[in-house]
Amino acid sequence: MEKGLRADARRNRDLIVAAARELFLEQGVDVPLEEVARRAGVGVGTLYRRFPDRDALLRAVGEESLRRLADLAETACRDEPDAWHALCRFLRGSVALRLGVLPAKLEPHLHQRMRVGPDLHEMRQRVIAAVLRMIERAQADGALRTDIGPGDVALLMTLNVYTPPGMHSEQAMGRVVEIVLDGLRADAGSPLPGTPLDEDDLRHYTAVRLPPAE
Amino acid sequence: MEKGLRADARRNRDLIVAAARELFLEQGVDVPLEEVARRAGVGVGTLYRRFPDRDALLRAVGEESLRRLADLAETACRDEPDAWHALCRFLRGSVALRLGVLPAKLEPHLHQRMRVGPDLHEMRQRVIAAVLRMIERAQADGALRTDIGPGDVALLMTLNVYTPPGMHSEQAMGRVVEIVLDGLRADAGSPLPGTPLDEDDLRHYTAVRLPPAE
DNA sequence: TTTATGCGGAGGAAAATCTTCCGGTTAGGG
DNA sequence: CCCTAACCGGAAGATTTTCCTCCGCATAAA
Repeated sequence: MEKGLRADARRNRDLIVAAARELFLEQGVDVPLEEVARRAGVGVGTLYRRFPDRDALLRAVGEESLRRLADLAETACRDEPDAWHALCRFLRGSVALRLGVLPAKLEPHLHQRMRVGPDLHEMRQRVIAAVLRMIERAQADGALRTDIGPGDVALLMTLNVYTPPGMHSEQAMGRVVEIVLDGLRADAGSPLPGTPLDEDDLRHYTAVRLPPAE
Repeated sequence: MEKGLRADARRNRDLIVAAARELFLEQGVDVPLEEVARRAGVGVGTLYRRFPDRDALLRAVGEESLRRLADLAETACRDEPDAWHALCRFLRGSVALRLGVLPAKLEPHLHQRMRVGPDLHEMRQRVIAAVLRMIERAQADGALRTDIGPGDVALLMTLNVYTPPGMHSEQAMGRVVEIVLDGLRADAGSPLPGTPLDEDDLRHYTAVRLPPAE
């Protein structure tokens, strides 16, 4: 990505994005940019040079998250021969990404302010395609319950519970995810209320529409 | 609760707490208090008179949430003859309370700044007792999987997924909760990783310890 | 060695938020 | 019905937070 930067500049850019990602998760997207700079170990000047405003930074973090998710989906889909296991791996991984905390605040940016290239859209398509394939195969195998749609999976990707400090939260979340996976098995339970959520139900989800040029 | 207030004062107090609860959920606990006042339909002065600082308001909101939760737990436990159904009702209800968004920010207050009476502690006990009873009975009935502890249920109470605007989020959350409930059934699945979380694992959870008087 | 590119962070501008204060209003007892 | 203590609203000044530019120094790359 981002090319034509001197080596140190490139390194700092990545440090900043990583720090921002952490802080957005921990404290919300309103953290002072100075704090981001501090955590990244760079000066504010450096941050402002690379990211003219908060939105630019937000966008970078969003892109990175989505890319990670897309990679995860495709890797799981490709490397795991059994569709059900692929789905498990994907869901465990995406919950670990802690996507749930970001989009609530990212959303308005994605929709309104972001003038965004086709990259994001493409990554989104990659995720959808992979998830769809996993779902269909797993349902054909009789492993995944049939009243589940891609929209449901997308929802579950952002699964989140509050884990109090002091508790080993990764372990706790691990248990929760497994419970959910058990709830997704074909033999799991009574039919769900409503109808399976499909991609259209998530039209607005991390939606990347090119905003009308102003 | 709060007694000795003139009727209008009392009414305003409640309006403020309700507004604060909404806004804390929507925008985080850092919302300007002026905005809380506006939504409550009162002047800032009124808010400050009743709640000297943000912490006081936070505390009030926390108390109310916990009380609702306690009521829910006891009602479910009492009114529902079948333990499994009681648990379902409780979990559906507590997720609807959207507890998950609050405590992350409430926590430091509960721990460090809040000089809190025994009421909170007592309400917490009420929740624990009711949950414990539901769990034990449901497990004895062979309805609830046995590798689940009260701590797990407490975690699940705060269940949360990101629902994009435009989607009917209540319906979506409803599906998620049912999936989780299916995952909790005795016949659900493979054993969970780790050991059942008990109350001690949640010692810090909405923990109400009298802070050392300063 | 040279130089274009990048760095840090001090500090003034701007914005957001807090908190007080007081003239006017209202509930509710007598 | 009337009186008064209790309460209300919100303007305005104080304070804190956050932004973001600017420039002298450092360093990667050729």
